[in-house]
Amino acid sequence: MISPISQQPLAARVAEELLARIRQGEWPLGHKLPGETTLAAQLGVGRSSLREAIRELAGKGVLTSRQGAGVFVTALDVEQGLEDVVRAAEVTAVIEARIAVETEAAHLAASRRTSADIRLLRKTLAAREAARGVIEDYVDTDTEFHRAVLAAAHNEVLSELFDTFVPRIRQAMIAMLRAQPRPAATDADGHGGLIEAIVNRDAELARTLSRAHLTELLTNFTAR
Amino acid sequence: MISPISQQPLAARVAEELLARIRQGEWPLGHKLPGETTLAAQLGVGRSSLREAIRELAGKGVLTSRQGAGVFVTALDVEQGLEDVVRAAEVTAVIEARIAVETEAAHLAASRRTSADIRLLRKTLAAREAARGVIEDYVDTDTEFHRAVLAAAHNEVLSELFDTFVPRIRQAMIAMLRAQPRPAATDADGHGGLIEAIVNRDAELARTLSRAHLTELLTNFTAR
DNA sequence: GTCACGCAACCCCTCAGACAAGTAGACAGG
DNA sequence: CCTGTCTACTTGTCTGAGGGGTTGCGTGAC
Repeated sequence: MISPISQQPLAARVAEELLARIRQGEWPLGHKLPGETTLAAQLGVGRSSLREAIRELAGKGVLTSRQGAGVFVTALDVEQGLEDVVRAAEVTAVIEARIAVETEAAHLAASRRTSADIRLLRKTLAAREAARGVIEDYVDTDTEFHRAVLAAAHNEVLSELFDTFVPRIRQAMIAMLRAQPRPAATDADGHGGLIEAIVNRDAELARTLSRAHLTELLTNFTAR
Repeated sequence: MISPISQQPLAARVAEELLARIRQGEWPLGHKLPGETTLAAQLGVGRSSLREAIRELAGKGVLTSRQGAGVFVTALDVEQGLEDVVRAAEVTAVIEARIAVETEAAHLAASRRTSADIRLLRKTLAAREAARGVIEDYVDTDTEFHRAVLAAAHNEVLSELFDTFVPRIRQAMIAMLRAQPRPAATDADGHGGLIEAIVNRDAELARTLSRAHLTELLTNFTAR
């Protein structure tokens, strides 16, 4: 039975209840659920609410309904997905993951970068310098520079990881800079040095510089 | 207007139509959709069908509805997920990403490991040695050992990344070992050394050993 | 005995209407 | 300027009805 106290929509609670029962094994994979009228009565809700709950789970790929046949279990669990984990994780944990990805990318970029990659790196770094006034623009252009490093590494998996991390970190960075606007004078040098290391194909130096920069970023979050 | 030909449930077609309009930019991120009655009339469908379509997109995280306020766009697109990228990527690209994640994890594990982590590391390494006969078991127990390293790092984002990479690499590793069964006598030493480095809280050594082992793995794939 | 056909029960799909519950902006009063 | 109330609008939920598809059983022919 569904709890009558209405904190979140009934359909959403019914969806959770169904998912819990599916996980529990009440309806195995490929099995058919009871009919709408039966199940709605059993749960003590209207058919509409049950149907909406089924639709919600269908959107997640757990259930599939076939007219005339019934509703069937097509997946035992919702793929939680990396994005949900990232969203729920601490900012520091995400930054640590970003350090892992980006230092390795800098390493690879040093040996794989093309002249086009170099052009993009210099261009995005210049944009970053130009946007030093507005915090949001500064964060976004900085992100573009780092994305250019990832692009120079020519590894789509690493690039995809970076793009997954960015949204979670962006808000936190903006908030941090707003609360404590650091001069970050050495920042530009660090970035410029990273470009030079990549240009000179010095993989070890690129990795070291990248790590140094990001570790400093992490320190700003752990310090508070 | 929704096409009247009924090949697929109306609610599903409405969901597609809404998603197409969202992608097209008709309702920007964070914007409110028209009221249900208005939108249903505009699309030429009943309010129930529209609501089920909204629920389907809500299940995918694209829309969020708040009673009394309206329905809002919370994502511009359905996340295709890292899994698809990993599945389509070259094995070498995935291994490179794994190197990034795992070397950093070894680094973190050296400073964060608990005694329980150490126990799990030794236990999984022993299981790995015991399973040296059967290729599949060997690969799986090896995976468990590396997963234990990730667990010792105490970073859920990195752990999630590892679990995402494993399925793609597993098949490739089994195929490789079947084709070219290497003695891998030095392998065990490398893993044992990694455990010792983690036990001794030697972060730099742990990273170095982890990198050496995985780079050798990568070489086996790039060599052919 | 076996197979094909038809039918009936069951199921999901869609619509319409009504009322409840919540939100947010307008507005008057302090 | 702030605050509380009120109202129009929005989503949430239920009910009843009819349409159309699927499945499986029973029947009859071979």
